Amino acid sequence: MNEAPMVLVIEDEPQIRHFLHSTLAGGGYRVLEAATAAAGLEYAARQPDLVLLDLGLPDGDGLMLTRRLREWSQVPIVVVSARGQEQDKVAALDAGADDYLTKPFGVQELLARIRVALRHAARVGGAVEEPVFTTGALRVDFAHRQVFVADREVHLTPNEYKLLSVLVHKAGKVLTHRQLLKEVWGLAYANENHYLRVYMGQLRHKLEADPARPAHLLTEPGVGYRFKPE
Amino acid sequence: MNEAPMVLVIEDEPQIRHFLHSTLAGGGYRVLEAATAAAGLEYAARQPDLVLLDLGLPDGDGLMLTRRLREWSQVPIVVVSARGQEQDKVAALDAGADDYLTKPFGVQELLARIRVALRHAARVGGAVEEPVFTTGALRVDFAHRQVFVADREVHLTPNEYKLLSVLVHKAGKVLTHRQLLKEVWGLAYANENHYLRVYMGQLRHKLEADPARPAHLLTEPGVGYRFKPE
DNA sequence: CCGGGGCATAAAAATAACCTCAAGACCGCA
DNA sequence: TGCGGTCTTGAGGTTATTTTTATGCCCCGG
Repeated sequence: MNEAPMVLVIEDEPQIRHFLHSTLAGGGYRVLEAATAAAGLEYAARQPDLVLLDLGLPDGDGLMLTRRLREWSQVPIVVVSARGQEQDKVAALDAGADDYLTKPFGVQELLARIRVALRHAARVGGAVEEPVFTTGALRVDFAHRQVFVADREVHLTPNEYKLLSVLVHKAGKVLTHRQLLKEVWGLAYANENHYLRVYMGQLRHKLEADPARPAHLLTEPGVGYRFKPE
Repeated sequence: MNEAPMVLVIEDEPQIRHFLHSTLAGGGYRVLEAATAAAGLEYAARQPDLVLLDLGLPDGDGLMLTRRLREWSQVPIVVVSARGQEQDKVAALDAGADDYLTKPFGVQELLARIRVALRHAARVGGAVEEPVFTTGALRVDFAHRQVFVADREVHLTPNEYKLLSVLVHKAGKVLTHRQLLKEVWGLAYANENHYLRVYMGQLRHKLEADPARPAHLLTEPGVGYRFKPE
């Protein structure tokens, strides 16, 4: 999440809705408002990071909304309600809500519970696959910043690694001297063609079976270099 | 989970403890009981599926227990407490608790909230952390905050321990100077690279057989450091 | 057949990053 | 207030990396 998390507030009473809005905005969240269950469901399609739901809605039940939402979304749902009966809580929680606050509740507690719910969501969402590039005997593990040739780890210096990264990320494509120099060394070095010769040589030496006859790190005479996968 | 989920109950009052035990057993859970924070931490190493914690413990604070647990475990923690002050709730939730119930609470609500917590944990899946990490002669016991080299305990200062923790938790990965400094010392120290050199030196001195030729605590020049398991 | 451009390779020089040691500041505790 | 442990800071020496310099190859055109 690179921006402020977005909270969808579903609450029919304008007064409370505005109160929640300002509370959340004060807590650093972006806020989306819905006054009815129908509108809430509508807005949920915009994929908010959390839903703050008042159970006492006029049209249709908040419970039903929870269930409908859970059919396709795992967004955290924090319920607030005037009704503090145990059976209400159990029903809401079992319907898919993640937390249940009884009015009146404290602002700080609400914010703390929202933090908890977002913490959970972040853990689930964060399970991204690790990017690993493999071709022939070469393996580049970007997550670990490790490079292997035939299962033997090869140590690369920062510049060597950067250069290889750029080439591998655009595998198959020809990259001009200028492009490579800009990516690895920065704009100011865009004409230092000799750097490339030196570093390509080092990479070939470390990665290629026969550095003089490279299989992957190819020269495109007069233009630049190219990484050729298997 | 092919068996009944195991709940660790940490509660000093025998009466309440027994009550919770029978309630949970009635709900189909296996139960582990601990009467003190110390015992709780001990039992937590057995990797229960959920921790039910009473904040009003005699020895040490329940809050501290929560934080200690969170250093290495992501087990859901449901707090029950006689204290219903908002600041208590916020503190517990921010320390890492997943839910907070104020006594007196209903049995059905407790069970429902436990179901919610287990639902979350199930979604995260097999991300269970081992309470102790072992590789070669090195053993790190996160539950007890103890470190051993060849079965001999080694004393680490707080910063040394934190640094080692971060490295070990991401074993194999290269961690940049910035990342490490942020984790251990905080954002404000993100450029104090020299700290890392000093502390890595101390860790090597204490943990490595040959500090000048480290086997696990490796330097990635120009980038950061990496813990390499066996 | 010579000379120049583009490329490859090796190795020296310069620079940057790192390690070690140790003194002094700081903090919690008796 | 003094003590022990820990953290912070600095200086000097070492190692790794980057940059520069030098040399040779190959191909092509004059």
